[in-house]
Amino acid sequence: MISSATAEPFRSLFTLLAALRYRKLSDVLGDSGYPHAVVRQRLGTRSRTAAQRRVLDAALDLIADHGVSGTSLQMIADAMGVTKAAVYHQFKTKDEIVVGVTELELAKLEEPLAAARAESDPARARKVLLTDVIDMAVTRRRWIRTLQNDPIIIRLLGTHPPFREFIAELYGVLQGEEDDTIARVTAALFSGAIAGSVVNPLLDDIDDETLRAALLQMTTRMLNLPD
Amino acid sequence: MISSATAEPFRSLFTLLAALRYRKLSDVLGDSGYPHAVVRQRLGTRSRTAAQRRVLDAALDLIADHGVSGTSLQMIADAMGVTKAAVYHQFKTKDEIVVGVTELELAKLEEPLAAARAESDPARARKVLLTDVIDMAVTRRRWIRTLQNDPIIIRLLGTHPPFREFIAELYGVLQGEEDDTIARVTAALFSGAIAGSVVNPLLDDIDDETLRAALLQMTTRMLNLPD
DNA sequence: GTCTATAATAAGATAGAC
DNA sequence: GTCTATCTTATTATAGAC
Repeated sequence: MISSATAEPFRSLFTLLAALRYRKLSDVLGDSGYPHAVVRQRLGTRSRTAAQRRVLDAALDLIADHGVSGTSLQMIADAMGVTKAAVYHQFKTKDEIVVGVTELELAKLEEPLAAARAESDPARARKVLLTDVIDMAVTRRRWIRTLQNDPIIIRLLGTHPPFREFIAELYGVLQGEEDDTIARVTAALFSGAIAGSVVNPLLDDIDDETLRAALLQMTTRMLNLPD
Repeated sequence: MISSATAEPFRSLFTLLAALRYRKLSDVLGDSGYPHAVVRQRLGTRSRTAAQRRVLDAALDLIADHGVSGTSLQMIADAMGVTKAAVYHQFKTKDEIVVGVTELELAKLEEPLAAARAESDPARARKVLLTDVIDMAVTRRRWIRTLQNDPIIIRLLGTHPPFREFIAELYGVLQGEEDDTIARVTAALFSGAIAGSVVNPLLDDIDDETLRAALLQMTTRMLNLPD
């Protein structure tokens, strides 16, 4: 079972985005100038049966509401209309289910990441990826809070190598060369503003398109990217 | 036991700050021009025995790391070096412990709230309170994530009347008169930026004073308050 | 205020039939 | 792929002695 007893310093997707240092990847820099893991397996490529997908869908929904610790296998089975044993036939442990749903979410950024790395201009690449990160934060906003703040998932993002590597790569593209305090505070405010605002019920009645545009405009200015 | 099965639309301290509308309190406006509950009991005034305080201290520490659902009575007892039965002698249920620790944290803003309401100029009152809210977010940063995002606490903040009333009053002072979309997006970005950045490990080595000053400067501008 | 002991229930997980 | 049945452990919670 997943335990958060020995908590990691890294605590979430967006905070990892801000915490992982570009220079830590300098030994795996490609000739494009962007960091990349040499053999990293793309997230979300493993094949899932229909039954497995049903489990992950139900789990995703419940975990978004109750958190990982607050979601039991019984709750997942009930939501699916089957027994616990049927769920265990698809995934050997609860851990695997948690890894599965997290992978499902992170995988949504694999294509945007690849597209950004195809850009020749680094500033343009950051802008492209930033747009997609915001887009995901907005469209998947119900999940962002859990992905960012659930103690079990925080730990998973810091310990599960495929997740660590993916986030490091993502960050490598998003992060510029600046390394001073102002840049760090700006990055922190930026990630906090995105993650915090998309889960804010005050903005529930604002349509996705408007919110996306407002966030992009503000964060673009914060990161000094071209419009 | 606390269940988050029927989740509330309100989801956290800062999002409640942004979500509760000033006009909903118009019927309880005092002559000072600030909203207030007529008979609201101040949080944190109930007396606690030394043993109760030890329980709450241990619970606070564990819940900050593992969340409410991830923290058992056994863990609390172990941290205190006593048995579960000793813990149950101080609090009849786990719920009461969760309410207790949440109250302990919110109570830290009771005095700042009273001080702000003593100001004659509303803009000045907002500035004073904002300063204290940021100060709490910075100094209690380890707790902010749980207070903001734990599913059980989110539910508690929306359902427990003393918490609802306190937050409504707090928000009444912080919120200006503006009611347009821009103001709402700004408020959401503001609360997200504060809450998100103080828990960002990228800023772990920045001392409290510097972080406090940077946050105050930025959020003051966002809210169009006087320096 | 703390203990041992115990209850009732739910958790994660497995075996084997259909 | 799903079921019933079961196991083990952990959970919230209580009773009663010291």
